[in-house]
Amino acid sequence: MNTGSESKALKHAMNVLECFTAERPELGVTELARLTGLQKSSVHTILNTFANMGYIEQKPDTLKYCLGYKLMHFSYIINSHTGLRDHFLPYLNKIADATREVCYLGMLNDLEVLYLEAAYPAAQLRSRNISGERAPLHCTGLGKAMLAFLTEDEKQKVLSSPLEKFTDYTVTNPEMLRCELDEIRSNGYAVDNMEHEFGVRCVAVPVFGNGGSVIAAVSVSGPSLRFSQQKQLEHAQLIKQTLLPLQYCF
Amino acid sequence: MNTGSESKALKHAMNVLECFTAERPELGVTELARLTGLQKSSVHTILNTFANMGYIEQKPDTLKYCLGYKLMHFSYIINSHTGLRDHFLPYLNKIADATREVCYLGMLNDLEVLYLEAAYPAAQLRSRNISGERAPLHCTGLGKAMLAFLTEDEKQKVLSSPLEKFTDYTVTNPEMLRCELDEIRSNGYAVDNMEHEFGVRCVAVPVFGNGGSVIAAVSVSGPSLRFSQQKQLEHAQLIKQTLLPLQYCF
DNA sequence: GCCATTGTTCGCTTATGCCGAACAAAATTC
DNA sequence: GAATTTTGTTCGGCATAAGCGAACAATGGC
Repeated sequence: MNTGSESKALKHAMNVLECFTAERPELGVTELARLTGLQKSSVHTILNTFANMGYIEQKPDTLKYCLGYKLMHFSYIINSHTGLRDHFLPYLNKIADATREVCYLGMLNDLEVLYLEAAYPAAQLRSRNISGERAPLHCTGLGKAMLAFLTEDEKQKVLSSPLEKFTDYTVTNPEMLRCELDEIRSNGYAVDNMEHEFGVRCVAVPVFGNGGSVIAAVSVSGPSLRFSQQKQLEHAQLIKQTLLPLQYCF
Repeated sequence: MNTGSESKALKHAMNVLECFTAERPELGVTELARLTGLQKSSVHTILNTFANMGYIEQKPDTLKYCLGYKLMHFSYIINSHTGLRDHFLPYLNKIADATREVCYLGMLNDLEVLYLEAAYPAAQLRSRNISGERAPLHCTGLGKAMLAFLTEDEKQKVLSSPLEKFTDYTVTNPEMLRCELDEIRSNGYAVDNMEHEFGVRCVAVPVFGNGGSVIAAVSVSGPSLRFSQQKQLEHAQLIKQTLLPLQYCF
C-alpha cells in the first residue's frame, strides 16, 4: 500500500471495527483487545467514541458490542453514487426470469468479489441479502470471470497467494487455474463447478468498463444437476446477449 | 449522549466520512477541511489512512475522494446479524403483489426512519436501491407509524425539534402532528398525504418487537390518485393481516 | 504565461492516545 | 449464597503522534 502520513489512532479504530464479521457479529471488550492486540482501555475508548456516534451499539443485556445501523447509510451513498447496482438490476431480473436461476451481480474490489445484488426468478421468493458480501476470486464464477481479464500483475498476485480450498472441487493449483483462465478468456465466460459450495454450479460473464478493464461480472447459479454442459452454454449466451447494452458503459 | 473517554482523532475522522452524502459524494481535501473545520493537512492524513485501508477511494482524474466500496461490507454484516430484512422480505413481496404498489420496510434508528428494503409488484421492474436511506419521522408514513408509538420523551424530542417542510402538505405544527399521532395509535396505521414528496401518498403499519416497543414499520406508497380513502383503508388492513406473524418476533 | 486554487509534504509543539493497574460489576463455580 | 474468575469501566502518567501552519508541488483557468 501507499505510505504517506497515517493516523495510528484511526487505523487502530478501524481494526477494531473489522473484527466484527458475519460469523462473529457480537464482541466484548476483552475479546476485541485480544483480537487487535490493543489494551482493553484503548479498545474501550474507541468503542465509546463509535457508540456515541452511532457506529457501534452495545446490547444492554449482554453488554457486548455490535455494529451500529448508522453504518448502513454509507452503503446507500455508495450505491447512489455509482448507480452500478441500479443500472444492472433490470437486466439481472431478465436473466433470472429467463434462466429460472438466481442471478448475481458482483464487482471487483481489492482483488476480491464484492457482491452487489441478487435477482431471483419470478416464482422464487427472494431470500437472503447478498449486497456487501465478499468472496475470493479463485473459486467463484464471478471471481474467475473477472480474474481472467486482469492484468498479469494482478493475476500473479492472486495466483501466488494461498488459494483456499472450500470443497473437493476447489482448484488450488495455480498452474491449473492459469490454464482455466486462458480458456475463460477465449470462451468469454467462466464456470464454477462446485468450487466454492458443494452442489452449486455457476456460469458467469465479465462486464467491462469504458476504460476497457473488467469492473464487474454477472452470473447465474443453481443446483449442479440443473447445470448440464449444454445448459451452461445456453446460460452463458443468454447472459452475454442480455448484458450487451451495459458493456463499456461505466 | 453518554460521556466517558473519547478519541478526538477518531471523532474527527468519522466527521470527515460523514461529509460525504448522496448529493455530494465526491469531495476534495480543501472542501473537507472547510466542512470539518480541520486543517488541510489533518484531513489529508485522515483520508490517507482511510484510503490505504480501502474505506476511501481517490478518483485518479479529478483527485477528489469518495467513499470506498469496502464500507459496504459493514451493511452486509449488520443485515446478516439482525436478519430483519431477510425475514420481512417475503411478506413485503406479498404486500407489493397484492396492492400492486411499492412496499417499503423501515426501522427506527436514532429517531429517524432507516429504510431497509423495498419490494415492487411483479409487473414493475425494481428501480433504485433504498437500503440505508434515511428520512425524518414527522413527514413519512413509516416515520409517523413509529413515532405514534414511541415513549412520551422520544415523541417530545422529535416534536420539539424543528420540523422541516418538504411540501405544502408537510405538517410542521407540533400540536397538529400530536393530534394525528393519537389518531394513528387508535387506527393502528398512518397515512402520509404527500407530506414528504408531492403526489405520493402512503399507508404504513408499525411492527412491534417482543419487548413491546416499535422497531419497524411497513408501508405501501404510490401516486396519490390511486390512494383513495377507501383504498387506504384496504391497504392498511392488508398490511396488518400480512404482518401478523411478524409482530412481537424480534 | 501568469495567477489562483488545489493536493501534498515537513517540522514543531502540545494535546492526547495508549498503557498499566486498580476498580466495579457480572457470571460461574462450588 | 459466598468465593472466585471473568468481564466492563475508570484513572493517572508518560511518550507518542495528531493537529497546526507554512511551504511546496501540481493543476486548471484566464
